[in-house]
Amino acid sequence: MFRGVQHINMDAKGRLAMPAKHRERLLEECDGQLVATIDTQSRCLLIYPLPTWEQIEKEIQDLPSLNPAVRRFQRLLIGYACELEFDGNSRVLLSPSLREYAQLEKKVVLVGQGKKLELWSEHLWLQERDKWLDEVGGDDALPEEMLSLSL
Amino acid sequence: MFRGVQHINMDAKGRLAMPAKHRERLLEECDGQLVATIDTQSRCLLIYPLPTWEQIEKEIQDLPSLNPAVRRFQRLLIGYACELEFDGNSRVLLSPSLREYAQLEKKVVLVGQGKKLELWSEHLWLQERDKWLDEVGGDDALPEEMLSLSL
DNA sequence: GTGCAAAAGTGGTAAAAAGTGGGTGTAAGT
DNA sequence: ACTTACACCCACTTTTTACCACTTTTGCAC
Repeated sequence: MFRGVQHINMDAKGRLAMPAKHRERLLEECDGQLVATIDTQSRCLLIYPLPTWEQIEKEIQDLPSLNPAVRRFQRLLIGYACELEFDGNSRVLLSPSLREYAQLEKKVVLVGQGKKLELWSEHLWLQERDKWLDEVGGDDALPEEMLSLSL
Repeated sequence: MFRGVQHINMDAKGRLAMPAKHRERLLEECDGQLVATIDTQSRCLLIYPLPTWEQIEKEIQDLPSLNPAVRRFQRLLIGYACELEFDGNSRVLLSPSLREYAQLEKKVVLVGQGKKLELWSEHLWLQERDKWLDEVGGDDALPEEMLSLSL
């Protein structure tokens, strides 16, 4: 499971050092081969180990592609998907179009989300986080399954 | 069961000595492996023995993630979750983002809450406690389940 | 109550790892 | 052929982590 929030710096070339915390796992799980794509709900990137992504990609491909909503979704996710590879210092290079989509500048935040990682601009992350915290308090539309959670 | 309120000091590096009271139990229950994450309702941290957390994490992952409220909740809880490990002196190191969230400075309070521990900044804890005491006095909206309690 | 011993709490250090920046050569594109 | 971009490599700085040493507190025996 990927967990935890980490604040990291992207250098001027768009290189991003993978935090040591995830390295070992990524090297053995996928030999450092990752795929990044966009999140269609939020302005952030999703980063998957290659094998995990291939599974997801297959599921997306198998959706009924005559449905316009599905078609859009496929275009975006598959279209933006991009392989990443570690350099000698465990850094990955993010393409300009991915950087542009997620508004990534120097300060970025890497968030563990179970089987994937999310990459946010620090500014957007903090902004969204505070919004979510307000809304969680609001309890407007909690599904039934959530009400019974005992943390 | 974790019980009791303890005032402890965090050092300048963000290290926190686990009170002796909980040590033995934590060592045998989870070999000193803990997970800390944020509480979405209050500005405090939740600390679980790893196995307990893994159970909860699974329940959270299994929620219907297309629901935006669920998605927010997952992002925050799983995102901030972070493994902790004892050093040779039974201290754990708290990451800067967790410290930032709960506004932890030198003086913190560790509160036993059954299967988990809560960690508060001393300042916030005292402030909230007094507020709760006032509100409990009001007794305006006790849920039915509570009325039948016999203390 | 007093003193001793063990445990708990605290602070610091030094080695190792991680993070950072940049140069060079090769390849691709104009 | 010239330019741009990127992969690869090297070197330096900062941070992290594991460990050690000392102080304070606690508990127990006398």
